[in-house]
Amino acid sequence: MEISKQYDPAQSESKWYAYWLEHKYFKSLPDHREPYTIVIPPPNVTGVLHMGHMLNNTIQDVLVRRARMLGKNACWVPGVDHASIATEAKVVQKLRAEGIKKSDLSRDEFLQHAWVWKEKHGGIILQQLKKLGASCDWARETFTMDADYSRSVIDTFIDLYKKGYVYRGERMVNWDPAALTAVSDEEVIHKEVESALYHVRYKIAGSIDEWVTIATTRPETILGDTAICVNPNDERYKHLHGKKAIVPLINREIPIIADEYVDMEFGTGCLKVTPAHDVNDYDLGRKHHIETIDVLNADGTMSAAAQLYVGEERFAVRKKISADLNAAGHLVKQEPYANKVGYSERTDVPIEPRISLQWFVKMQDLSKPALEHVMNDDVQFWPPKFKNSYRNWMEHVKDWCISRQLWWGHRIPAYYYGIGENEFVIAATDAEALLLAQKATGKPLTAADLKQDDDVLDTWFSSWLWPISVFNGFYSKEEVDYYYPTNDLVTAPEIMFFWVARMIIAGYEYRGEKPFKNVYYTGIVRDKMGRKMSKSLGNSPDPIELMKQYGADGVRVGMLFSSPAGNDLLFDEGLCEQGRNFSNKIWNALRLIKSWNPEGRLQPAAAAAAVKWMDHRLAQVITEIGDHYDKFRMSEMLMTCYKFAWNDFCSWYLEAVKPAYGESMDSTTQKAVVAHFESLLKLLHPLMPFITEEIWHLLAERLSPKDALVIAPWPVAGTCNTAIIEGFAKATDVVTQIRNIRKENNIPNKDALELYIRGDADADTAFYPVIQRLANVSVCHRNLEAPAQAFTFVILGAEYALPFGESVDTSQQVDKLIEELTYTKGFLIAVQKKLSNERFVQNAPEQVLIVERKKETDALAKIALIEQKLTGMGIAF
RNA sequence: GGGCGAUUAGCUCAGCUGGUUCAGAGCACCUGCCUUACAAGCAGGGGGUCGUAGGUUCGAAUCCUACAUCGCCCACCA
Repeated sequence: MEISKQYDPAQSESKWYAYWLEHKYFKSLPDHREPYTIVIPPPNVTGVLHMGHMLNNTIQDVLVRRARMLGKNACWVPGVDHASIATEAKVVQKLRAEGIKKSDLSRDEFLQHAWVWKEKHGGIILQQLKKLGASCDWARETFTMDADYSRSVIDTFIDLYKKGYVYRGERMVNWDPAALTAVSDEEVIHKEVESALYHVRYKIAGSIDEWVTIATTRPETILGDTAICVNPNDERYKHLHGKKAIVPLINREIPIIADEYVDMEFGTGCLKVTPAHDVNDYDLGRKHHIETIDVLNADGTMSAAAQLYVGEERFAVRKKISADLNAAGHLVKQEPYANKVGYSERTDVPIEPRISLQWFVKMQDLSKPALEHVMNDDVQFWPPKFKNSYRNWMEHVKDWCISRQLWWGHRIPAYYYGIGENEFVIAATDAEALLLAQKATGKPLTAADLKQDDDVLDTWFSSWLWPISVFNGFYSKEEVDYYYPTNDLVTAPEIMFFWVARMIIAGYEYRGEKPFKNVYYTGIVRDKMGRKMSKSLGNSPDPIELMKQYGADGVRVGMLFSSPAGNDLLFDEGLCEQGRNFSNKIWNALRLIKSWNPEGRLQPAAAAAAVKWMDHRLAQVITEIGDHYDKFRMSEMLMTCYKFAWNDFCSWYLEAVKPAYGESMDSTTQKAVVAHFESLLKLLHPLMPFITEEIWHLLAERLSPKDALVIAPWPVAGTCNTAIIEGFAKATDVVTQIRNIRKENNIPNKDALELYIRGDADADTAFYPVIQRLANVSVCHRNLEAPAQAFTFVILGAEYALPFGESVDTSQQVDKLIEELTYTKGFLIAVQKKLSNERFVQNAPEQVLIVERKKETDALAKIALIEQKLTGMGIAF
C-alpha cells in the first residue's frame, strides 16, 4: 500500500473519533475495576472554545487516556455550567439587539428566551472538544440546571439553612451597577487607578468662618454624608468634638464624631462618613448610630435622596460636583492620587458598595475540614506552592454572599408571607412552602399570600456540588460510591477560591470525603509577548483553525510544550508547528518500517546490538515517563517522549537497523522494530491520539475493535541494564566524533574509514558494528598501534584514531589539538590544586576524592596522548 | 499594607535534601547537505562568571542575609 509522504490529519481525525465513539471506548459504568475519574471544569454554556480550554482539556485527556490504557475504568465526565451572570448578560444583550428590554418582560418570558438561547448556543464548546480528541463519556453530559442537579442545589441550600449556615441579612455588598446584582468578594478585582484626592472644607455649624477639611476620592458621595469623624487623640481637632458641620451644597447639618479608626496621618485626618456607600463608614455608622442616606440608585445614578444631580451617572456627577464645590469655595485642593478600585469581574465596571438584604453562607466552621485536608495533602495541589495562598484564603475566609439579583439560575427557595425581616419559610416546593407558612403563622394562607424570593443563587453555589451531583450523588449511591472521590482535577489557579476550595468544602460536608485526590493547576495561556489572550486584544487564535492547520495532535503537543504546572504558557503558533512536525516525523518512521520486505536472512550484528539496546532503553524511558506522570510533570513527560521518539528511536535506532542500500531487511530485526514502534505508539497515544491510532492500524491488521490502540495495555517496563545503555551511548559519541572529523576535514561519508581503538578495556564490543554502520567505518582495530598520521580523540579513557592519507589538510586538526591541550592543562591544574588542599582531602567524602583522582589521571593521560600526537605530526607546542 | 513565588543560553524552562547525569533541554541561531522514511528533513557547531553584594563551607546555581528587578494572591485607609 502506498503511504503518503506527509501525514494528513483531517481525514484520520474524524475517522478515528467516530470509530472510538462507535465502539464506546469512552463509556464508563461501575464495575470491578479500579475507577479513574475526572470531572471536567464545566465551561460556561454560552462559551466558545478558547486556548485556555485547549490547554486544560488536553491535559485532562492525556491523563484519562493513560489511565484507560493502564486498565482502569476511566471516566471523564463532561458538562456545562449555566453561568448565571455571564449567560444572563448575553441574553439581555441579544434581546436588546432585537429591541426588547429585560424590564419589559416577565420573569417567565425572559427565562423562555434564555432557554431558547441555551438550546441554540449551549454546548457548542463540547462539540469543539470532540475535535480536540477529548475522550469524555458523552452519555454523562451534565448541565448545572438539569432537573436532578437543580434539585440538589436547592436541597443543599435548605440543608445548610437548617444547619444554620445559611442566613439572610442586611450587609454592605459589592454591587455591580451594570449587571444590577450583588457579587461575592471573589468576583471583585482590585485595580490600581489614577484618581484624585479632593480636599473639601465643611463649615462648622454656628460659626462664622470656621471650617473642617476632609479628603475624599469620591466627592459625589458627599451628598450622602451623615457625619464627620476625627481621631479622638488628634489634638488638632479636639475642639470640634460634639460640634456639627454643614454638608456643602445641600446644607445638611451633620455631627462630628470621634473614633480611633481614623488615621491621623492620612489626608487631613478628618473623615467624612457616608454609611450607605463605604464599608468602613457603614461600620462606623452602625457603631455611632449615624443616619444612613443612600444617594445612589441600583444602576449607579444619583437617587432622589441626593437632592442634586438626581438621575445623573455617578462618574459624571463626580466631575460636576467637584466643579460646583470649587465654585462655591469648598474645594481646598485637588491632588492626583493612585488608589485601588474594585471592578466587577464580569462586567468590568467599578463596584459600588451598597447596603442590601442578601443571603449568605457562614463559612468559618464549614470550611475547617477543607483547610486541614489540603494542608495534610489528603488533597494534593500541583504545584504545591498554591497551598500557601489556599491557606491564606481559608484562614481568613469570609461569609459568602450567594444571592444574585438575576433570573437565570437556581431561584432561592425562600417564600415570604410578610414584609418583616423574618417572615419567610424555606422550602423545596410551593406546596411545601405553603404548609410551612401556614404552620408558622397559624393562619389559613393561600398560594397567593406567598411570594418567592426573586433572586437566584450564585453560580458557584451549584458548581461546588459538581463532583457529587454529576453522579446524582445526593439521591443515589450506586454511582457516586464508585466514582467518588474522583482522582484528578485540572483547572486554573484563578478559580481556586471560587470553585476548588468550595468543592472541597462541599465534599467534606456532604460526603465526608475529599472530592478529588489531586488538583493540577494550569497556567494562563498568554501570547508570545506575555499578554493575556483576550477578545479585545484579538491576540487569541481560533483553536478550530489551529487544529485545521496543524492537526489536533500537533496542537495538543504544541500546548504541552513548555507548560509546567502552575506556570503561564506563552503560546506561540511555532509550538503547534513543532507539534505538527513531530507528527510527521512519526509518520515517516512508519513509512520506513512499512517499506521493508523482511526475509529470513541473517541478522546483521549492528541490528542485533541496536535491538538489544532498544529493549533496555525503552524500559528506562517507560519508567521515566511513569515518574513524570506521577508527579504531574506534563511537559517533561512530553519532552521525554519527544526526544525518545525523535533521537533514540528515529535518529539512532532506525538508522542503525536500516538495511544498507540495495540490501533487504531480516525478519528478526523487522519484528523487533515493529514491537518497539508499537510500544512507542502506546506511550505517545495519550499525547497524540489520532495519529498514533492511525499508524497503529497501518502497522498491522487489527481486525477486532478489542485491538484498538485507545484501549491497548500501557507498556510495562522490562529490565533496564544501564551498562548496555551506556555502551550504546559511548558508541554514539564515537560516531558523532567521527562525523565531526569527517565534516571538519571534508571527508565524504561514502569514503569508508578504519578505526583504531585502544584502552577501551571494559567496553562492550557488541556496539562496534553500530559504529561501523553509522559512521561508515570498514573495520575496528582493537588494541592495535595506530599509524602516526591519524585523527584522534578520547572518550572515557579510550583512544580512538582514524588514519588519514597524506592528501588531507591537517591544519585544522592541529589547531584543535592545541586548543584541547591548553584546556586540559588548565583543567589539570584546577584538579591538582583541589587535591593538594589538605582540608579538602580530609573533609571530602571518599567518593568525591576518587572522582577527583580519576579526573587527574584521565587528564594526565589525555595530555600525554595529545602531546604524543603533536610530536608525531612534527608540531612544536 | 500583608503574604507567596521567581530571577540559569537570544526565547521558554529543567536542575529534589550542597561534590560525575553540573552548568543542561527544547526552540531559535550558524555551517554543510534535496544522502531512496522524513527539507514539516539530515549531519555538525557556537552560545551562560546561574539577578547583585556579602556570609557559611575544603567545596555554592543549590544553604543563610541583605539589596535590586519582575510576577501572583490577599486586604475596608478615606
